[in-house]
Amino acid sequence: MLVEATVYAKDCPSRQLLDRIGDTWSVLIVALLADGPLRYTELAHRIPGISPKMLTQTLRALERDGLVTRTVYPVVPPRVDYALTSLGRSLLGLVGALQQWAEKHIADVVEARSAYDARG
Amino acid sequence: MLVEATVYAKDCPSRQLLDRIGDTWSVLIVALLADGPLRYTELAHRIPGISPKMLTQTLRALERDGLVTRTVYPVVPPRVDYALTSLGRSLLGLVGALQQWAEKHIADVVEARSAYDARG
DNA sequence: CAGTATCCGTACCGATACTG
DNA sequence: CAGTATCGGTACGGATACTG
Repeated sequence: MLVEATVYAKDCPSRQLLDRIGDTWSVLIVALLADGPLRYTELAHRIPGISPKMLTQTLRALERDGLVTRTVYPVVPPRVDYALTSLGRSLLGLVGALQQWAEKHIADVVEARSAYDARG
Repeated sequence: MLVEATVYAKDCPSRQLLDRIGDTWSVLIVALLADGPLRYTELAHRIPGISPKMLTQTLRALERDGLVTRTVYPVVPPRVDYALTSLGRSLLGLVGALQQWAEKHIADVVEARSAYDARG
């Protein structure tokens, strides 16, 4: 299969997409921005436990990938809005599919785990 | 302090699903098993660069989550088959959706990246 | 407010050698 | 064949202090 020549290579874009999707914070942020732009601290408050370092890092990565825009308003105090691009919005379907699968099957997974752990 | 009953809690099942999906090897293995069961070394050969450690570790995790079955045949030399469960097969739709998004939009992402890097 | 800078532990991961 | 065991690097992520 030719697929092997692509997905399995570390430098393949599709591989990097998987890494991005797999990144916890990225998916959460995209989901949070679904309803409209949010400011830095608004995001921080909605993602308990994220450090400023990771928030900035993730936002920069999303911006670099063209999924999110960063808009700086030259006011005091500073105001920076983050919003999904159309490319970013195109990811919402995928995120929704993920959520739906989770809602539908998570119970089975949890059950499978305890069964597995019970056996040792 | 309120405990978040959502995706944002580390111990939330949906969060762990994301971790699993995000895991490179997991998704690849599920995709490879789509066409039928494979043996340990068959998987190893189709995933260039994976170490026995990671292959075993990932397979065990998939088995624990009820996504994959591990069947040992008491023969010499040993034969072990890995196959998707129905729960595992239910993930194939998601994997397909991921592939489709990638095929459709990866070019945009790559372009966004070089534009971003060009600006600094 | 919206970040940067720094330090530091750890958990992951690859490589390798060995076994039933 | 199908793994297990062990070691070691490293990169990731958390906590914290500081800044324009």
